[in-house]
Amino acid sequence: MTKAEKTKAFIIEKTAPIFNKKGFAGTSLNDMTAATGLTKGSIYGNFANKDEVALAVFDYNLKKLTDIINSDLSQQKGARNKLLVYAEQYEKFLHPPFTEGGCPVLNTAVEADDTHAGLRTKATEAILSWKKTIVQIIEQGIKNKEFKPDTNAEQIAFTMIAMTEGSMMIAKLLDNKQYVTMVLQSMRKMIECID
Amino acid sequence: MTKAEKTKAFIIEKTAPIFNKKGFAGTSLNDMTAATGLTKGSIYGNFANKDEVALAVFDYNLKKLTDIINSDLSQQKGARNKLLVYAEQYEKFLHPPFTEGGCPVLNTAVEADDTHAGLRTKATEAILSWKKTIVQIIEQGIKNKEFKPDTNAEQIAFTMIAMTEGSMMIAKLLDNKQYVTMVLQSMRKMIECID
Amino acid sequence: MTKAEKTKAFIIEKTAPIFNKKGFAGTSLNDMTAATGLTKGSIYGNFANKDEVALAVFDYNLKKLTDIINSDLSQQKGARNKLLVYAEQYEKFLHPPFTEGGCPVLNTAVEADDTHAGLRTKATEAILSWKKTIVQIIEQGIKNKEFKPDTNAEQIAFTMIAMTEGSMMIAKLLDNKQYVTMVLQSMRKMIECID
Amino acid sequence: MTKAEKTKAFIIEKTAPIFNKKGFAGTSLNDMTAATGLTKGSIYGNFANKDEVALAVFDYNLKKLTDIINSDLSQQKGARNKLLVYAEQYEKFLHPPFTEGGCPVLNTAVEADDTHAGLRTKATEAILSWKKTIVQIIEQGIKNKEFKPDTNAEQIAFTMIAMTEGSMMIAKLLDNKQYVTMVLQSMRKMIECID
DNA sequence: AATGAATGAGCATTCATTCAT
DNA sequence: GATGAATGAATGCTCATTCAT
Repeated sequence: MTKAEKTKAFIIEKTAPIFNKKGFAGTSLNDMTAATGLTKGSIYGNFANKDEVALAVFDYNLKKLTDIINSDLSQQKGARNKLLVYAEQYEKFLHPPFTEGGCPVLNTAVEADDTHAGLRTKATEAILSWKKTIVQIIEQGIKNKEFKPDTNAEQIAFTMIAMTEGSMMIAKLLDNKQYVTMVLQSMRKMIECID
Repeated sequence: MTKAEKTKAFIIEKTAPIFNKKGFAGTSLNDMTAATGLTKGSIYGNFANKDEVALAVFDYNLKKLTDIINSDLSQQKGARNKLLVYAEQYEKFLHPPFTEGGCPVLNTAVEADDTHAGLRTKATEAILSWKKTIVQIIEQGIKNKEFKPDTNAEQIAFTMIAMTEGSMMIAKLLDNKQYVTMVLQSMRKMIECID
Repeated sequence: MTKAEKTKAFIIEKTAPIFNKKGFAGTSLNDMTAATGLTKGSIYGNFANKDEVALAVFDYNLKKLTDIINSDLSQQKGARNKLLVYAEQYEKFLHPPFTEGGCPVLNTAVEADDTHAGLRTKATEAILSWKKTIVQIIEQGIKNKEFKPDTNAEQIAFTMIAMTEGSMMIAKLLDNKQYVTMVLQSMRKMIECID
Repeated sequence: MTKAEKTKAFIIEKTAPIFNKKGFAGTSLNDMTAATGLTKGSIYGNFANKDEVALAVFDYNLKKLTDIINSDLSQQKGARNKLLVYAEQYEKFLHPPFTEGGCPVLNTAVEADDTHAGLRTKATEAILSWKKTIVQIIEQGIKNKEFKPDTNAEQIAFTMIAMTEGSMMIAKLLDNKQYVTMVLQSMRKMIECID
């Protein structure tokens, strides 16, 4: 890891919670120098502009989430159990170090959809990849006879994602993780009812 | 309605879609003068500052939603039918004039939770009121014997809200209202399964 | 004259010598606020950007030159005498208030030809208009039988302009107006030799 | 030629057209690294600062011109023929590789006269040396009885230089070398009329 | 009640330059 | 001798806000 790579990683790590809390438009270069202790020149020596930092931060935040999920998924056997990982998992993200600003996919999607094409694309890809993973689990479940062949995989996938993100918004807004727990309870019920 | 009241209403109406699309931080006074054709002085003559406009705009956007929902709710008999209004309703909000920026409650909640206390309070009240309405419908359903006494009203309410807002985010991001339809299908199923 | 028009005129007048001395790239917003005593905000309230000021300054500087020339031209009878005005005139432009940076057409042409399309266009138009005026005088002289019909008007015009601007450059560089005088002596001789 | 000398020469050669086109203020260190493929550190290892590069570039650009002129001068016999070299010569400078930004003496003189003492001195010396050469040719012509003893050598020299530089400015600005040709025609006529 | 004009702090970005490695 | 990485001042420009008229 070269010095430049270390500095880039350092900038990403230190500014990630700020972007996630204040959003892209709400995060200033001054916020970024304050968080890193670096000068503006140094940040621009390592990134072409604020956009590049924000895109790298999104990747970093997303990877943190997916690494944990993928690790947990790999420890489960069976499609239903794998789906249940999502219901178990998201509660974790409301504790430090994950509480800093809530779900980055949600935050980015909501801010960027009308204002920032690059971030919007990133958020879109994240959602579609997330959906794809769930759909593949369900299709595996169909092959395994865990689920009936006519199970609507996409509908379940988008419903799970909507429940997850919707409940994250509520919990963050009301500052009470119990609301996520409640909705995830419904998700578990839904998953268990797939036949 | 005095002249001042008319001008305030005019400012709110014209800037509402901008705030909803660009967010509070992303909307500038210049955007506001461009949208209204008024001068900055005129806007400051009618509102103390940008915050006051944004708060009024939130109320305006929210009222547009709730007026329609309440009207539809009043035309339904029975708790289950009333709950189904929410599943029918939200698809409408993806057509003009409601497409301009997606759900204001979601947008405001996500942007304001870490950055703007006033808007955060407004969004919180909107969510809690929404939840309260649903809970009351369910409690009425329990009284009416439509639903069992041990039905978890809050859980259902928050799940419906999460599904709604989560699917709005997805549909807006992917620019395809079909994704809302899919999730609302799940919501209908859930509502029909309450016993 | 509205307040805005006054302020615009004031900004133009105060920054004109700076643009003429330092050039477009060499003149900073700070130079402009220092020269006017106004804030950056005030300058941007009256002009869209630095380019707009520079373009207006060019027009202002050019008008100063052409007003005097046109006034002197109108007092002369005969084509030859009118042509001689150019030889008499340019010496004047080396005294205050005209010394501040030398000929704006020359300065702008040299800086802008590879770097600033807007200013380049202005300089081009100034040169072509200058040439056109001289050509028209010569054509009038041909009609009046002062000059022979086969006089090459364009060649004389461009030669006069080249002599003028070339000598301005030399005099400015060597800080000695005598060099303009010398070259204009040659110009007079050339004009007197037209038959 | 040491490695350091080679690198210096390389930097000069590659940045020369940029300085000539964009000027001193308009040329950035980034432009220079882009043109050379070297790092800023490398440029600063070979030159004390941007000024030193610009001064060396001026010498380089000037030498390119004078080498050709001197070579052509040495092939002519007689003062008049030598003077005519200047009228023949400058048309050449509008073709590649000389078109890149026009005459460096003119460009430098116009930019530097009010802003950069070092470059101004260089341009001054170039003009004075140019004039001196022409004056010497004319004085030789007087000795040779080609020209009358009272020929005003300095006036002719400055007129030739003014015509040359003025026409270069016009041709560059209007992007048409025909305008140089026209003015040089006048120069030839003037040279042929010296008696 | 509304406007035109101004303010000055703040914005993202680029500058020439330095220096440890 | 050259590089990679940093600096901090300066760049052009926009911000929300104020206030005399």
